[in-house]
Amino acid sequence: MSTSERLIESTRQLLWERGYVGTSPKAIQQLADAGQGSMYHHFSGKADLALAAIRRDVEQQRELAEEVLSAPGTALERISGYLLRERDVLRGCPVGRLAQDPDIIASPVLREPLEETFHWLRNRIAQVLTEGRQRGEFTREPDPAATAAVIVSVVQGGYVLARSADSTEPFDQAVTGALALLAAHC
Amino acid sequence: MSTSERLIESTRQLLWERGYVGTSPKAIQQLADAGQGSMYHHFSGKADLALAAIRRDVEQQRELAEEVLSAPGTALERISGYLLRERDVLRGCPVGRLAQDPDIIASPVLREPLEETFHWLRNRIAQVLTEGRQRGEFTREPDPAATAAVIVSVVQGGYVLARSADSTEPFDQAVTGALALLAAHC
DNA sequence: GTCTATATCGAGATAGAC
DNA sequence: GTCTATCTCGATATAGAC
Repeated sequence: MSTSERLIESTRQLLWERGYVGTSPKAIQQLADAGQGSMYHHFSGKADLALAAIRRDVEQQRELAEEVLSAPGTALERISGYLLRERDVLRGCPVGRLAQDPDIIASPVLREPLEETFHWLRNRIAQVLTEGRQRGEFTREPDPAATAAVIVSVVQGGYVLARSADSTEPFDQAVTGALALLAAHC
Repeated sequence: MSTSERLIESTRQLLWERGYVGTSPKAIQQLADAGQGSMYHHFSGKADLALAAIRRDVEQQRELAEEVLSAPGTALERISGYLLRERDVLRGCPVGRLAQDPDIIASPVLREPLEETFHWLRNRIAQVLTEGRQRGEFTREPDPAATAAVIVSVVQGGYVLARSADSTEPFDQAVTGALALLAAHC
C-alpha cells in the first residue's frame, strides 16, 4: 500500500476512534508509519487529509447500505436488512460520529459529505417504502419520508445509547422495536 | 455567582459545544473569568471539573424529561410531549453528545452518569407505555422496553441528522414519524 | 482563595537538505 | 518523495508567593 494510501486509512481509523478534534497529524503519521514531510507532501494539512478519509468513509457506508436496500424482498424485509445488518455497535458509526465534531460541522467542505450521505440514505429508504406501498405491502400506509427519518435516526441514536451503556443491548432493543412498529403496518 | 460555580457552568457550556477532548482548562478559565490557580484550587484537574459539569447536565436533563413524562394525559400525549419538547436541535444533546467522546467512554467514572441517565429515561418511558396499555389506550400493544428504546434513539439520532444537514428538518421528520408510527397503535 | 512563574509535552506546520 | 530541523502555541499541570 502506498504511503498516501496508508495515511488515508490511518486517518479513517483515528477519525472513527477519536474524532477530528482528537486526532493529531502526529498520531496519523505514526499509525501510517510515515514521516512528517511525507504527510505534508501528499496533503496540505490535517483538514485536507480528513476530507480524503471522510470521502472514503461515506462511499463505503453508502455501498453497504445500497447492498441491503437493493436486495430482493418486501420493503419490510429490505429495511430489516438495513436495521439488522452486522455492525460494530460499540465503535459507533464512522460517519454519524463526525456530526458531533465542532470543527467538522463548522467547515462547509468537511460537513458536506455527511449531509449528502444522510440525505441520500433517507431518500433511498423512503423509496423502498414507496415501492412497498405501491405493491400493497402495507395495510396502514406509513409516510415514506418521515418513516425513513425514523429508521436512520434509530440507528444513529442506538449507537449513542449503546456507547453510553457500554453495551449493545440498547441498540438491539431500538432496532427490533422500530421493526416491530413498522411491521404492525403490514 | 461563585468562582467554583462559574467554572462548572463554563465547563458545561464548553463540553456541550466542543466535547471533552476539545475543551481545554485554559478555555474554561477564560470563559469563567477565573485564574489558573483558582481552578486547580477548586478542582483537581480537567476530569474532576468535567465530572461536576456532567452531573449537573444529567440532573437537568432528567428534570426536563420528568416534567413532560409525568404530565397528565394519555401515554401517547406524554410521549408526544417528550418528543416535541422545545430543543436547541442544532446544538445537540448535552448528554448524548458525550457518548462520542473517547475519553469519556474510556473512563468508568465519567461514563457512569450517561449510562445511568439513559437507563432511567428508557425505563421511565417504558413505564408510561405500560400505564397506557393498562388503561387500554392501545389497540395493538407495543412492547414497552423496545418502544422506549426507539423513542430515545429517535431523539438522539435526530440530533445527528440535523447537525449533519445543518438543519432541523431531519429531526422534525424523525420525531413526527415516530409519533405517527406509535399513534397507529392506538 | 487567587496570583504568577515555570515545566513538559504535543499540535500543527514550514524550510530546506537529500 | 522523504527526512530532519526548527518554530510558535497551546495543553495540562505543579510550585510557591501573596
